[in-house]
Amino acid sequence: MLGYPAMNRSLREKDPPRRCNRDMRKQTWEQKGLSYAGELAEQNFADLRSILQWNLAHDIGFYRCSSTLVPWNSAFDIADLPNFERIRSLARDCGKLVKSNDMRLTFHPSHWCKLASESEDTVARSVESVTHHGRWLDMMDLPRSPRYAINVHIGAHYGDKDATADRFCDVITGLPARARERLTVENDDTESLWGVEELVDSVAARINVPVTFDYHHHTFTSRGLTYREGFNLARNTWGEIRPITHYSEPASLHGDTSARPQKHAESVATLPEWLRKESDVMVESNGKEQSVLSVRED
DNA sequence: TGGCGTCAAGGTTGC
DNA sequence: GCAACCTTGACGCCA
Repeated sequence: MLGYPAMNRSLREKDPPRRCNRDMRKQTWEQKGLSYAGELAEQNFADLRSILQWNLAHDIGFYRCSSTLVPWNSAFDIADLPNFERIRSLARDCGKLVKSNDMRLTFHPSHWCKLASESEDTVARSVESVTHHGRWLDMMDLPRSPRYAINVHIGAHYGDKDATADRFCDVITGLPARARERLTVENDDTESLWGVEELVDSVAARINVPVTFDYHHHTFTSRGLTYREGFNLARNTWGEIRPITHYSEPASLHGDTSARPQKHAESVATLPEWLRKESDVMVESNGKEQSVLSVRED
């Protein structure tokens, strides 16, 4: 399967626009509070259902939902929203669509989520973040499995990778099951951070968390492994579950010669056949769903 | 209504 | 030690 993240450009341009990433700023949260958060969440879940229906109609079985599905959820318990029952009903609709059509729905909490941080407060906020992502998947009645992944980065080294891996493993082990049993960890795109081999050795082998192989990120953290070798290492951490990989191409090879090498291109042109055959591929490009449709035609 | 400055959160790197 | 950067869209003020 091929998939895309967050925004569906076709539905975003409709009138009214369909999108599941309505958000609010701090000031608005402080002024309008729970009831407005509930309104946004309800609209987001309703539009998530529309996006999944659109995906189904276009034979796209894989989708990564925005983390602003429930804006400011770190500040309240979702069950306290005044329209919680309506939200839960919409969530169940979404889950039914996913399950009955063998689709795959995942999340990717933002780079603020630092589960291996040296700061207790930061860890607590990060734990809360992955936990409420797990709560949303529970509300959709989706199984607690990396098939419906909550994918994170370690995203830092704190000057001591061994100690960082220890903290990461400890925190993951102590997570509530709704997050722990869905968690996956992805290689970083910065040389000093975490490559596939390091994640396999320091995390997957110890606490059985699958490694998401990001093809483009591997360019920066390969540690001498080919793409194929990197993928093979990650694949073996997934057990019976079909692995998820991320694929994108650098903007610098698509004409944007001044772009930093990490930047994603608008589209993808040379998705390797072996990657597609052996994994479900999240296509990360600015073209979003259009990139999936066009790469599939090739 | 359109344009545009700004946005909760962490951490690394460059100057 | 401080500022820029990540990622990038979307919020929301203001003319």
